[in-house]
Amino acid sequence: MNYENSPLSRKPSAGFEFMHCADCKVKECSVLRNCEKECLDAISAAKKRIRFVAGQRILMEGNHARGIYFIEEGKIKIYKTDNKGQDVILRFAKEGDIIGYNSTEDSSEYHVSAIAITDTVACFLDAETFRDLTRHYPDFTFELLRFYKKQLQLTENKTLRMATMTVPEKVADALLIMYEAYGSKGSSRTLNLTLSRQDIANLAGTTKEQVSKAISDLKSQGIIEAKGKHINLVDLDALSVIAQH
Amino acid sequence: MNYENSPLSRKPSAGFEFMHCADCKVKECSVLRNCEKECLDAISAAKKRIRFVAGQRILMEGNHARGIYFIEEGKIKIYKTDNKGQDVILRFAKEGDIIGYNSTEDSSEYHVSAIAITDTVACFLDAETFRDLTRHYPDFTFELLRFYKKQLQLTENKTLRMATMTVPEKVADALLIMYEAYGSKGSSRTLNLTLSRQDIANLAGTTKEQVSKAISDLKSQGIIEAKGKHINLVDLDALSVIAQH
DNA sequence: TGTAATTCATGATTTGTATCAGTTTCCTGA
DNA sequence: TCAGGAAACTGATACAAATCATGAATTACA
Repeated sequence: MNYENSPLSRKPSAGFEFMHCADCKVKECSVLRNCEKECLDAISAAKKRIRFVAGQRILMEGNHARGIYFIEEGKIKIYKTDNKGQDVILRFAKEGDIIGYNSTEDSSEYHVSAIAITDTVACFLDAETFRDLTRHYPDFTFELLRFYKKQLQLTENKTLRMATMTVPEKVADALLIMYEAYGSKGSSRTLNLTLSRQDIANLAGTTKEQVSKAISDLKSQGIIEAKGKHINLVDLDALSVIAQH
Repeated sequence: MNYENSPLSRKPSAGFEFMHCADCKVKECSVLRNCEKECLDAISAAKKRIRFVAGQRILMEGNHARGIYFIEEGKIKIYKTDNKGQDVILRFAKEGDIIGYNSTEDSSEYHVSAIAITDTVACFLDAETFRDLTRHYPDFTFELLRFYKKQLQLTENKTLRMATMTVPEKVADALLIMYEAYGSKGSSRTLNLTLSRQDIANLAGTTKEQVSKAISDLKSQGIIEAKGKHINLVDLDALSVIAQH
């Protein structure tokens, strides 16, 4: 998977048809679910529907924040990079989520990076329109507030975990995060999300070697099954016990 | 300093007079700064002004979230506790800040704990009133949105630092956080905030021994001066260089 | 002011984790 | 089907950090 495709290659696909937000299949699981009709109209009029291929960059930390994206379909990793170039995955996004929302006013820069893990469809809304909407449509703003609140809680939990967990605990936790974010294939509990060991390491806040080691250990305990990137969480409870130390 | 005073000892001081939010000295540096007059009236009518003594608990993680506090005066530490009982300080609050704001709707529990470091004056607003206000006063809600956004950014940064920094870097960072939160005494750069080594360790995400060691090292390099809890940041730039690795 | 109780500093030890190197496995494309 | 390259695994080593133990310093309190 090539994560370094040029953003310039991003463009609306030919014949990619318009859809009104009111008819969008993910409206009900998004911040738009209680949105005023006028507000939906305004978004529908201003948005641009865009495709991203797997591995393509959607947001770049530090770049000018042109606006936000409503995700219609796809799996996306949201991460930050430290001064030494090390990445930490903060969270994942999927259909119904919004990304780039944290950079539309006080600062004109994105504070996180985002890369499509799978092919993705998203609707882009420019920052100015977004800001205007949050000033004029209380129901929309209120839903946004709830969304932020949720993100803040999750991020606070992540801070705590990064600060206090051991590496094996963090890896177990990372697997559970992958499970919670995108689920598993049917009853087998084989994760729908396949990441490289390096990506899992960035999610857990450790190194790829330690991830290999931790996964081997979990395998030998019979808690998970793993062949390459395909991981089956056999014993969810045991995994939770480890992750909650 | 006794951090375990019973919450039961909390009560409004006798003769602690009412003040309308419009006249509050910290209104302009709070989320109320652009608030509609009606909204201010509603808050003024519903709020209760309360004193906390140094060391007294204000919020307890997991407890029923009765409402939020507007801080009028004082220094407060906001932290979370993991399953092993280890605390991590997430941030500090002071005049103009709000605390307990993250738990007023989807969940009825506080997700963080808060303890007054110094004597504190705060205004309590019950969760129901708070929620109603965010539904009916767009300017208030919009300011709240900005506040959440800011907190989320800061917390994301903290996650990154916890995941990637070495212990000496985290301690240097912790000292800078203490400086940014509450400043220093005049030109001497002696921190206004005095914390135990254990508290600094909880802020940095390490142990009190490592904090002692890191502080000794910084002292011998001439970057800081420290006698007990009084720490003077002699060379801020050098400290920043370490903290930004 | 003196004594007890904390807190702090410091060195020794042990544990945990990152780094490095070598090998194997897996995956992809010819 | 095979070859080449990338990713994953594994063990060795070195480094970093937590833990433990002790004495010094500071603070609280009588």
